[in-house]
Amino acid sequence: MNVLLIEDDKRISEFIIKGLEENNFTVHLAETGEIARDLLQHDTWDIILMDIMLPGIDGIQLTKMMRFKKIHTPILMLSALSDTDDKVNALDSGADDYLVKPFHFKELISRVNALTRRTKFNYDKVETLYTLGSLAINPEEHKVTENDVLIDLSPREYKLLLFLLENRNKVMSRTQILNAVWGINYDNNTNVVDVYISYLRNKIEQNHKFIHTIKGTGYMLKEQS
Amino acid sequence: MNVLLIEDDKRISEFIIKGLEENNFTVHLAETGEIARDLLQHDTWDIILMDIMLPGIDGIQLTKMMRFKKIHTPILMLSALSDTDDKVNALDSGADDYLVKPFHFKELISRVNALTRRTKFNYDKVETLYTLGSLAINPEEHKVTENDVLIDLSPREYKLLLFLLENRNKVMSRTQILNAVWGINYDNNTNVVDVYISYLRNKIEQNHKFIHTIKGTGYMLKEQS
DNA sequence: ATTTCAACTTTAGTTTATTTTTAGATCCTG
DNA sequence: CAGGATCTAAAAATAAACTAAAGTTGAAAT
Repeated sequence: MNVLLIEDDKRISEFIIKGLEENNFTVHLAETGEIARDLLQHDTWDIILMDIMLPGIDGIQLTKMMRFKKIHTPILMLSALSDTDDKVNALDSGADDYLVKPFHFKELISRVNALTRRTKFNYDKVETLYTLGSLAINPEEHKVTENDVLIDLSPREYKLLLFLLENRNKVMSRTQILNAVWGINYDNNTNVVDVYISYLRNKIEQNHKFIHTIKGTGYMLKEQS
Repeated sequence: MNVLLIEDDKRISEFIIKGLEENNFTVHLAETGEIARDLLQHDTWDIILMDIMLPGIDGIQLTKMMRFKKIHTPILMLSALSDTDDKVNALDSGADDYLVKPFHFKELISRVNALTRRTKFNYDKVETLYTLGSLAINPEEHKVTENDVLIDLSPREYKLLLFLLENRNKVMSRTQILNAVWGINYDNNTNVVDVYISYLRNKIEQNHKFIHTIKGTGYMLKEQS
């Protein structure tokens, strides 16, 4: 976790840096708003701790500038000002939280954790894009492309392709496919699966063979070998 | 903006609901942790305001349960407990912020805005102009134009367009739209969404197609490709 | 208190798209 | 090359989406 600390008071910054580093954060210090502004242009941070009162560009101005530039890094404002209006002002300018000095160190750590929790989560969250060779599915956009060419699939075709892609390189029986894509209680005397495999092939296999028939067993989606 | 308020004290909940509704939030009240837990299973919210001390399941337990279930909705904890340890405890259990009662209403609004800023649109304070091709929304002026021609939308039409614009390039299900634009407890056997999509299309799609139907799934606002 | 009107919701008929079935053609494999 | 397995075009059945119009609601004006 990269922390940018913007603080002009040496005693306070040393106290915070020491404590954060003990908690496995990497801390960079900017002693003026101007230095911070330059650091923000070039680097990205997981969280910014900022004194509200700085010589030159102050915390509020810096926050407004960042939000204007669509930099959405969480900002935790530190200040000796405990007035409701100052808090409101800081939060409205775009800060995410506000902590009044003096504070207990463990409260700082907790608030930093609270603010980065969602960021951390986003770090872990894998971009849910399924690919198989030149074939790609983006579930969020409900978009299927083959060689970057958009392929229009019906709901059932889409669901079937997704299922096969999730089980790539594994033979899936017609019954398994039926259960997963059509639902458990589906009549077993049907050849819909065959029909839909055929539909899919027509739509996605313009350039490569993706769906392989395993005679007597089922189907398998497989990469080129 | 959908707010879930979990609070057993009638006087406090009435005060909060009144104030939030004046600020264009849709508020739902759960008077016990049990009721809240059930609401959380089935519906999604933009933010949760929660009293820490509740009969039965308390706020901390509820928060832990939610985070365990990978529900990442921002939680603002309200409490009469002003001890650092209580704050730390709440924040560490997964809450995003902590507000000590009694509080000034404008501080509550600011903190709610701060917490929802990153995830969702801010209905009150947005200074930006949102555009999608020739379509432009200025939320501050509540004004929509297409090719610089002013388009007159009803409140519901506007809210729907705003929601789709916030979630551009993502398929939104009818239920998601219903929850976000009409409110959580809305009857599910309705086709209002369809009807309003139709209204919107008539008004905004004079020159381009913006709203795409994803059959069997929902709708998506998408830029020209 | 009553009227008016715009916004909202429901209803239901129409259109459009998807799904399923059918059945003949084709493909393997023993 | 016989015969089950698979493929697929086309017809039939079903479902989803669209939208005009009727019904309802609630706030503002009279």
